[in-house]
Amino acid sequence: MLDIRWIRENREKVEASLKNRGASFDLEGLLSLDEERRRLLQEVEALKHERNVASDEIGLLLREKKDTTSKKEEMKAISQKIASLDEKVGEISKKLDYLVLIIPNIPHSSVPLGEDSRANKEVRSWGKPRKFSFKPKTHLELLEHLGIIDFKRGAKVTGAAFPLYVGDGAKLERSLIQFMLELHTGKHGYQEISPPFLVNRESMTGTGQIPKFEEDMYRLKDDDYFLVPTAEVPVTNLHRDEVLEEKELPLYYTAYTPCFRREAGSYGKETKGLTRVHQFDKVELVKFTHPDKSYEEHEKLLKDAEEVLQLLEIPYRVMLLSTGDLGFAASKCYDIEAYAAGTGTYLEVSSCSNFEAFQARRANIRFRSKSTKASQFVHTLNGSGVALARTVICLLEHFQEEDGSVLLPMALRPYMGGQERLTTPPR
RNA sequence: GGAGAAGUGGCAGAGCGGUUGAAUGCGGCGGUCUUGAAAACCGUUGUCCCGCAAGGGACCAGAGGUUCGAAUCCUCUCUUCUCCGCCA
Repeated sequence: MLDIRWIRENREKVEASLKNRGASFDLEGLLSLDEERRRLLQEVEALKHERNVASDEIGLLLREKKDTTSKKEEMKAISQKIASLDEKVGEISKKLDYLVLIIPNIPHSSVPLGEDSRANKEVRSWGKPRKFSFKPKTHLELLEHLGIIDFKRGAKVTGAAFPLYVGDGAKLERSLIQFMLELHTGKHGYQEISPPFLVNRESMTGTGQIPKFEEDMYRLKDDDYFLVPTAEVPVTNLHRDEVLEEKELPLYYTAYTPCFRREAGSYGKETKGLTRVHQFDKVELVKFTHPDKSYEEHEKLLKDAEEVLQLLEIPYRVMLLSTGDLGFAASKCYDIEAYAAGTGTYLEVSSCSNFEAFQARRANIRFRSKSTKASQFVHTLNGSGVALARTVICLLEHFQEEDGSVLLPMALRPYMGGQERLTTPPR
């Protein structure tokens, strides 16, 4: 969320941001509501002052055992007026609060201008797409051959696009999670968190998933809880409504959670296989930083995520998202796209974003500055480190052999109990 | 799930209709003393909103209500603790 005062004073910047993002928003309506709210606030606060003064007087009169009925009558009328004005202010504030929550963040100056993903910029790439001496299979063919994911039974147990991992598939999933967590906690200095997989409305609002994207989230019917769409939500909200010490910053957290996404509106698109599923595993990286350091930390976070793919020896490219493709809450975002050799396409396996104070303001996450002694908002960042389902696709397709077996990258073997290869299980 | 108790400033803990934004202690910050430190002593110390300012408003878990006036009374919700039940 943006600061309403800042919006008031930087109208052109907000307009430019909305235009560059291709977002529609009634800025005019917001500003006039803001003006009306302030006008009413002044009116009602003057009345409240009058009431406070009169109440003190009544207290004094009572102590002197004097009559207070006329004064009380007078104040009764004022109290009624206050109540009706308060109600008006409340209504306007509610509208205003909603509007402020659905304005997207301002893109950073280094973000390329553009309408959509076509304007994204490739920052760098790592590894070379493998040259095959045979026709590589797609992950669907490999999964079928290896028998490590049972989509049919997943659909029976729950519904379409809920993958059910079997045998080596389940083991591979577990090993990847373990491998990533070990890398980030050991080498990169993140603290591991194992958070709840259900979060409340305040948390979802804090990181920006709602109110704007509520229909994309799974919600429980009887309790106002949501299934986490990403570990970003519980981990960022760890410090909601807290004032951190400046010397604690930056804070680094990593967490594994399954991620639940309704993917409403994307039916028919990539619905087969693991590319777009309702539940997938992900190891997430989250940082809380000093505002002066967030862009530096952003680059480091990206490198931490990249290292996962490097150790897994999967070729990838890093894309800097354009204003039109940038997520709602982000100021700047890099996507890591891993190469899927079977189809010759790139799949997004990580999104590394700097939200600046956008989430911190919503979630009220501040730190006390030693020098100024005042509290100010931290900057929050996060990135996938990395998302599993699509990484599994790229891993299988990249390391496949002609006979349909899959060689495992060296880095993963210790986590697979020394296993070197995925093969068709014996019957 | 049932019964009971409680939620007050960074922490501990008073207050239970009217100079209480909130006693007191600890902590924090500044100072005196000291070669330095500790101790002792003195002072100071919440957040948010409106306003150019002067100033004003709000906040005692959260949301409503009663009242001229609510941290204090009433209702609901949430959280914590104790006991019982159930259960990985």
